Order: sequence, then structure tokens, then C-alpha cells
Amino acid sequence: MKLSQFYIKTRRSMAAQESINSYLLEKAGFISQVAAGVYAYLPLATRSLRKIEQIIREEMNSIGASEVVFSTLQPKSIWEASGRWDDKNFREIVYIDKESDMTLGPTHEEPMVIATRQFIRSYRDLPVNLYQFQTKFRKELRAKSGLLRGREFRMKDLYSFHPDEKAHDEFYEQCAEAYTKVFGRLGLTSYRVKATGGVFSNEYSDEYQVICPTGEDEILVDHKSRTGFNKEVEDQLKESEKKKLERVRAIEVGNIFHLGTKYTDAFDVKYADPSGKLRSIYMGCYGIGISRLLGTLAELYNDGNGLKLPKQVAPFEVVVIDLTSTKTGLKLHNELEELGVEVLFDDRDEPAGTKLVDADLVGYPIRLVYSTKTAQDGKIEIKERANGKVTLVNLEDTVKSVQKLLG
RNA sequence: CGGGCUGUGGCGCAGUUGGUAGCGCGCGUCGUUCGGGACGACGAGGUCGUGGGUUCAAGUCCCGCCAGCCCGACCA
Repeated sequence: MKLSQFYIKTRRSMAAQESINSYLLEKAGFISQVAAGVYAYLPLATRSLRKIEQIIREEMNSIGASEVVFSTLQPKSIWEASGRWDDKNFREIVYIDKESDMTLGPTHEEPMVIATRQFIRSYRDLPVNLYQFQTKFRKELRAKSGLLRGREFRMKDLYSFHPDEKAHDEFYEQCAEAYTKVFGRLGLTSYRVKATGGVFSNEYSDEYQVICPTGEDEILVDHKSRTGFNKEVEDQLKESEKKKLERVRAIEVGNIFHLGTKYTDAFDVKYADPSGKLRSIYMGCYGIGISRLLGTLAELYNDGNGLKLPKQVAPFEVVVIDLTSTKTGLKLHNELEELGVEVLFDDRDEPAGTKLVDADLVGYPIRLVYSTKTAQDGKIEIKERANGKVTLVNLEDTVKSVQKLLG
């Protein structure tokens, strides 16, 4: 891909911002703010979000879930049926258009139950595991911290339906393992943290938290087992238990809930067991904040010069900068692209400094610079963004070296 | 929803005791440059968030509203 044909607009001057993730993502041209807690995802962010979603997609598919795309617009009747329409706490966070009696979906328990109930009549129809990538809307009283708490945000939400509690718990654990894998693949160390169920569930929930000093949650963790407790439930711990835990700030990147039969019973959905007896359906829901993950990664992977996103989520793997008047850089780019490497060629008519500064800002994991200096010895410079390591390799070995670095 | 701060060319900002708006970057043209956001010359670009009010005169003073940021409360 040539940079001139791809929309990357980095910013030279930016107002100082408290939030590192929105400052850097906006400066590097990933996002553009629309309103408090509302951002447009520009081409760079779009590519990163896709890569994050693909990793999640693979892990969700591997535990037997099917991807769907449900509607964002939801009629009032959906909420009335479950009784949530009259739940004041819940209603306060929902964008409602009173004229059409429609809402912008803040979550999808109800639509999932409604869409599946006619097909879940027998134990043979269970389990059902559906997930989607969706934009959610919630009236945050105070949007803040860039992508970490928005009023509009990307989310992966999975809903599962099971014949009994035991079956649900088994899937719940499978999903928990999948979540640990997802965050690991993204380059994050996640902690499974006990928390209250909030307005969604009367039971406990498990949150997936990533330690980050700028996070808004306070949790108590055990590093060895990668587990912990949210501050909101700490008074239920014994002093001796608390002593063993470290208190840290963190960002909640995912969570999983036991919903029990709350929603299925509300809609009176039952299935027939082998003896023909009608039974309640057990449900769970499992969320991952996609846009929040991008914010978290930006928050953790950066330095004074810009972003350092891990290669599995960086918008491109390699950038090629040719400071000579030859076609060497372009040819290299073409060759890498042929091989399936996500490579960008900076073909702008800009001074060297601009290209180098932008490369650091966007944070391409691998930067190739070909210049008259390196050309003298028939070499090219390879720089790794993550550790700043610079090596000079023979021009003909470039592709091999890049592939080695990309693993 | 309470408290604080801030709204001025595209972006970042300055604007004194009220006197009719300026700087840097970016942008356009030309030339010189080319390994860390180059340099020179010329040029384009602003109803100062918004609605009232005070005044001969308001970017500047007063009041309301809106928006953004931060703290708190709240929050899958």
C-alpha cells in the first residue's frame, strides 16, 4: 500500500490532553473526536480494530459460537417485555427516541432471546452460542479517558443458552479460557477478577482486567494465579486474604456474567427435556470492549515519540522509507506485499524528518530506511519500534530479515 | 448530576486599564533543500462558541445557554 493512496493524517499541534490514548491515537491519525466519548475511527484505527476483532473471532469460533449481526435500533417493546423499560437505572443510560419509540441498543440480551426463542423448543436445540461485533450506545454521565469510556463504542458480545446450570457453567469456563487466550494474543496480561453482577445479573460476574496506572478500576490481585477481586467486593474478603493481594489500578477489558434464567423466564421461553417436561433455559453473556482494547493498548504501548502497538494489532507491520531517488524502496515494498506482509510505502514528497517522525508516531513495528548512506555499502537499515534496535543488512537479505522479525 | 478550567483563521495559541484582531504550524505559488516534523520570498484564510445586556465603542465587562477537558458521584 502506498501512503499517498491511504488516508493517514498525523497532527503536528495538539492541545495537551490528560488521556494518553486519545492524545496519541489522535495525533497519529488513528481517530478523530466527534463529541465527548464519541470518536470516528480513521483508516489506521479501522485496520487495528479489524485485527483485534479477527483474533477474538477466531477464539469465539473455536468454542463453538456463531457470529451474527443484530440490529442497533431496537423498539421499545423489546424492553417492555423484559421489564427493563421501567428500570430507572437502566433507562438512564439508553438513548431513546420518544417519537418513534426506538432506542439505540446499549446491550442485546432481549433481542437475543426474542430472536432465538422460536427455535429453542427442545433440549436438542441447545446449546446456542451467538456473538457479534457491534457499536453500543450508552449515555455515560461522564465520558472520559478517550477510548476507555465512551458513549458510543465497539463491543464483542456473546450470549449463550443452556439446558441447565451445569452446562452453562462448563461453557462459562470455556469462554473464560478463551478470553485469557484473546488478551494474551493481543499482548496483554489479563486478570480474572470477581465483581458484582451490576444491573445485568444478581450473581457475581468475572471481569477481565489489565493492570494500568491510568485505569479507572481498583482491584486486588494475585499475580501468580492472575486472579483477583474488584474493590467493590473487597469487604467480603477476610483480612488474611487481603494481605496476600496487591492493590492496583486496572482497565476492565472484558467481563462474563451468569444471567441464570432471568431473561429467558421473563420471556417465558422454555425447552422440553427428554421426558417432555418444560424447563427453564440458563443464559450467560460475555463482553469484550473492542475500542476500549485499542485504547488500553495505546495506553500501555507508547513512548515519547508515539505508539508502539504490538505487531498483531498495529495497522501495518512494516513501513518502507526510501530517501534516495531510486526505485529500491518501492520495489522492496512490492516484493513484501506480494508475500502477504502488511507493508506501507511512504511515497510522500516530504522531507526525511517528517517521514521518520511519522513512522515513530504511528509506530510501525518494523521500519526500513534506504538512503544514500546505507546504499554505499549495499545495505538497508531495519529498525524495530518495540525495542529501538537498529540493524544494517545487505539489501538482498531484506525480505528474509523482515520475515524473521515478523516470525 | 455537583464543582473547577477552557471556547479567537484548518490545528496549537497570544490578545494589557474596553478603541475595531495577531503569532507559530499547516495550506497555495516559486526557488533552494532532503537521516529526525528544512529555509527564503510572495499569497489566501477569522460574523472571536451562542443569545441577551452595559457602553459612543466589547475578543475584552455582566447574565443566560451550548460545547470540550478535568475532579467527584454514577457506571457490563
